[in-house]
Amino acid sequence: MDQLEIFKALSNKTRLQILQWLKEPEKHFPPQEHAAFDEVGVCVGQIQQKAGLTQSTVSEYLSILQKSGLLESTRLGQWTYYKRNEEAFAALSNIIKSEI
Amino acid sequence: MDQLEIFKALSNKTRLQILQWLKEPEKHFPPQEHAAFDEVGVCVGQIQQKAGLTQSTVSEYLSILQKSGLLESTRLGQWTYYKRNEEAFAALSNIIKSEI
DNA sequence: TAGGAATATCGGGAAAAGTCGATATATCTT
DNA sequence: AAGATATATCGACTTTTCCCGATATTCCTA
Repeated sequence: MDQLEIFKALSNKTRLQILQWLKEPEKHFPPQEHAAFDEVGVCVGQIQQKAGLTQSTVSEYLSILQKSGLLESTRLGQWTYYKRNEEAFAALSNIIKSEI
Repeated sequence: MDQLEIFKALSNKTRLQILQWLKEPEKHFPPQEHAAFDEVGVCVGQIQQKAGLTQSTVSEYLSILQKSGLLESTRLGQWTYYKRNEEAFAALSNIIKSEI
C-alpha cells in the first residue's frame, strides 16, 4: 500500500467524483446490459459519459485509481468494469488514523 | 474541510514525512530553546534542517499543510512553530470511511 | 535605530500531471 | 476474415507542482 501513490490518485476532482459514483452505482448510472453493478462494477463507457471527459482521459484515470489499489477491474468481453476495493478504503482510513 | 486540498497537501513525500516527524517531535528533533513541543510544536528552522531542502521550500510546504488544516501554527517572537491538528486527521479518517 | 536572525514571499526553470486527438489492441458479430 | 464496438496506449500541448535563489518582512537585541 503506497500511501503517496494513493494520495496522488485522490488529488483530482474527477477521480474523487468517480469514486463517489462507484459507491452507489445504481444511483448514478443507468442499468447495464451485460453485468450487475454489485458483481463487477461499472464499465468505462458509462463512467466516461458521466464524467464528460474524453475516453482516453477517463481510461487513464481509472487505470491510476486501479494501480493505487482503490479500484479493481474485471474484463468481460469487450468491456472493462471497475468497482471499488472497499478493503483499500478501510486500510487507508486506518493508516490516517494511526500512521500518518 | 476541502478534501481535494487535503489530498494535494498529502501528495508529496517530504510533506508526508514532516507530518510523521511532528507526530513524535521529541523523537525526531533536538530539544528546543524557547518553547515546548507539546504546546506549540516545532519551529520552521528545525524542520527545514531535517528535511534537507531550502528554507523557502520548507516554509512553503508548511504553509500548504496549514492551509489544508492538517497543521496549526503559532508565532512566538521570531519563530513560527507548527504542530499537528489531530482533529483534522481524525476527521479525514472518518471522511474516507464514510464519504469517499 | 541598526544589525542580525527567523520566516515569508516572489520569480523562475525543470519536472510532473491534466487533457486531448489519433491510433492500436481486443473482442464480438456476421 | 471484415467490420464494428469498447478500451488502452501514444504523442503533444497546457497547466500545475516542485524546488531553488533572491528579496522582503518581522521581531529581537545591542
